Amino acid sequence: MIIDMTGLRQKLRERQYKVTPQRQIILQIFLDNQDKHLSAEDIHNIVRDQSNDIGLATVYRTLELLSELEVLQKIDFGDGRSRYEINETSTPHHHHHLICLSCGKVIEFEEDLLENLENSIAQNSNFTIVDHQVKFYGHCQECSLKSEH
Amino acid sequence: MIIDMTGLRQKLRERQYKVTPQRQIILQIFLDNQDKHLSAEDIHNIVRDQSNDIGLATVYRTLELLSELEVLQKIDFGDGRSRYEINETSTPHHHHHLICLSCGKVIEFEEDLLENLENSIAQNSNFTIVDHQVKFYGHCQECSLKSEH
DNA sequence: TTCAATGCAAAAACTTTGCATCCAG
DNA sequence: CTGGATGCAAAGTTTTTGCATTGAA
Repeated sequence: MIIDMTGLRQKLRERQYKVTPQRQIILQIFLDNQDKHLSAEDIHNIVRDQSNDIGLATVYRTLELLSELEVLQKIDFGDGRSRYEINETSTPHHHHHLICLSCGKVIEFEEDLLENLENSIAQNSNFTIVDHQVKFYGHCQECSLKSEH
Repeated sequence: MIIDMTGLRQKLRERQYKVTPQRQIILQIFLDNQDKHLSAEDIHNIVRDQSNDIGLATVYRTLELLSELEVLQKIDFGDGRSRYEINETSTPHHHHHLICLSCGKVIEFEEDLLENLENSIAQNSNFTIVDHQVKFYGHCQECSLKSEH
């Protein structure tokens, strides 16, 4: 379960933030690109392509706000910029990332097994865990095949 | 098992890189600070404190090289800069990080359970996994206590 | 001796901030 | 109307790059 436009408006009002066109446009872009991991610049470009210009500073501020509202999740893939995707951590089905060290491609996978691990760590560490992020690094099938000559 | 100075010299020679004082000084800093997650600036400051100045550009280039050699591992804790620690992924005992969302403190924990997960993912995804990185987000004991009023 | 490595400064890349203007409530 | 939101430009941070000089092999 991910948030929809109505949900966004509600969250914003609840916390006395204003429902602006910019904020809705940016959420819509994430809804239209759920398989992607968009950076601030990506968003800015997509908005421009829709001839719906939004200042880059506003894009950054909106991404930060939406992350704070837990509408988006910030991820780092080591490419020097922050990327975001729609948050679904409140769901039992987390998804995580396989990152190809050869071509940089990011593949998603679902898994639930980590819940157990989370519980056992919480018990042993006096740490209240609210979220986790897992990245696996390796080589995707294409790249593996290529390097076999 | 982590690398030592002799191991570094060997790795460098193997790949025809030169064994320079700068590279050895930087590895030594990681050996002396195994519990820390050092950024380029941290390294630069530590070196200065030892009145052993190294140019910041060289620090960056060395961190990149040592990561490529798998002597170091690059980590991102979301604080806007890259951090590094000695790589021990070739060991059966990976360690991972608990990141406190309240105070930013990073706590380490050991675990082996992820090996199974890695295997099952590899089978289901045609992905050859060579490493993984796990981060748990939550609240440390201190911060949890504080917020209970 | 020779070419990789270093140091410095300049540049690049990403993100944040100040401030005047705008507009959602 | 009014204060929060936006846009723009300027500034801040982190990281990379060009080039002359140095030094490991």
